[in-house]
Amino acid sequence: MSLDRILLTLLESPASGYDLKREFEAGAHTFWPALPSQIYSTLNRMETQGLLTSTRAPSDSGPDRRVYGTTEAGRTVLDAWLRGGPDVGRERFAYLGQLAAMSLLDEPAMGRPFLTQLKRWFGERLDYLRELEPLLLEDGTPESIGEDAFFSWAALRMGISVLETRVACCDELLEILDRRLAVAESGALAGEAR
Amino acid sequence: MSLDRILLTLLESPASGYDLKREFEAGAHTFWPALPSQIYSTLNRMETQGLLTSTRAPSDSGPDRRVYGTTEAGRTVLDAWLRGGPDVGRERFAYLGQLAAMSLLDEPAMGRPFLTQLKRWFGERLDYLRELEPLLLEDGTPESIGEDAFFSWAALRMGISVLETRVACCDELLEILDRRLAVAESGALAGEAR
DNA sequence: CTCGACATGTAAAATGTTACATGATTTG
DNA sequence: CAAATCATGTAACATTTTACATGTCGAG
Repeated sequence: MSLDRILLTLLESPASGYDLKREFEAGAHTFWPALPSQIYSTLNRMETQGLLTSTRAPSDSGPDRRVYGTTEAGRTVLDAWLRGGPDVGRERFAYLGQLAAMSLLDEPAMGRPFLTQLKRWFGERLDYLRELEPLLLEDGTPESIGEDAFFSWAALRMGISVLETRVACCDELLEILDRRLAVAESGALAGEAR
Repeated sequence: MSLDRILLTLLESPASGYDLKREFEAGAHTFWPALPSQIYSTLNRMETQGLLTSTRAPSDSGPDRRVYGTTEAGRTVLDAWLRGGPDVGRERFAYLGQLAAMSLLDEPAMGRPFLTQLKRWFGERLDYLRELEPLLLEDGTPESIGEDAFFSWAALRMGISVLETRVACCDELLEILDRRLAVAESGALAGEAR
């Protein structure tokens, strides 16, 4: 459902499935991953639903492109989504389920590599989003840039802030875990020495 | 796929579909929402796949319960999930798509109620998770509590930290937006006065 | 002429959502 | 005895994932 809406936002200016696929790879995938096959089939469905229209256009390079644009009905659906309040409540975080269940392994120290890998993952996303920010601001400030860039920046900023927190949280948890492991270790040694 | 794994973690001790439904409502839904109908049908499928077994048991109150437990195969799958590194890369945040597209509305000030509602939503989740933390720690500290409670606490802590950041970020964005709107307003007035 | 990027899909399977259906037991 | 809670589902639909399939064009 939300992929429909996101495609509608990206189609404010006409684009082909391939363009949209690249837009997803370039940025949208950080908040809404979608594979090319899903993008193509969703565009197809949306056209039959009357939310989009398409025309075939010759490409500068390569085969013909199918270029999509929104219809009046599409704009109505998009408008309702944007005005309908935040679309929240379906966020899924499998890694939190894993983390919470880490104790089920017979090996207690397994939490260490898990948190380390998690931190690396968040760190990589963070580096990528940080590179995007200056491109959006273009020497301007959040106060002064244009309307459209401002809200894109706001979304990017929230993404960056949250990733910073996640990275920092991994560090804090690793420190606490290390102290716990050290205590367990010395306890085991004391037990052996007895 | 991940719902299977999460159910396996919760079934470390036997439980019925209804028990699991309550566990989801009580906490798990904050990182992995699932409706009762999906829980029941997933348990059913997992049993046919040999990941679970079930027995009918009389209830203290109400009709018979179907109580599930994991099999050897189930434990193998769970073990592989926990050891396989963080399950990341499919997180979806529809509200970031909405925020980034807010400028497509003809009404620029619409970002204000959106961010306000978003902040309220995050604030409510945050309050709820904060209430959970002392229950998990039970007078202990993260350094001293038992293995199983520690990892649950770690997941809860990351959830809390991130929500705190999201709430703070909404505030920051609202402030910047207000300054922008004030500037636009005075500009419009100056334009009218001319 | 081969490789990589361009460009578009289809089919099947798995997963998730929505709506509805049923009946037992406890509490007021 | 009515309402809430306990308890378990089914059916239809929508969405997402995985795997595969096809062909064009430009650069080296």
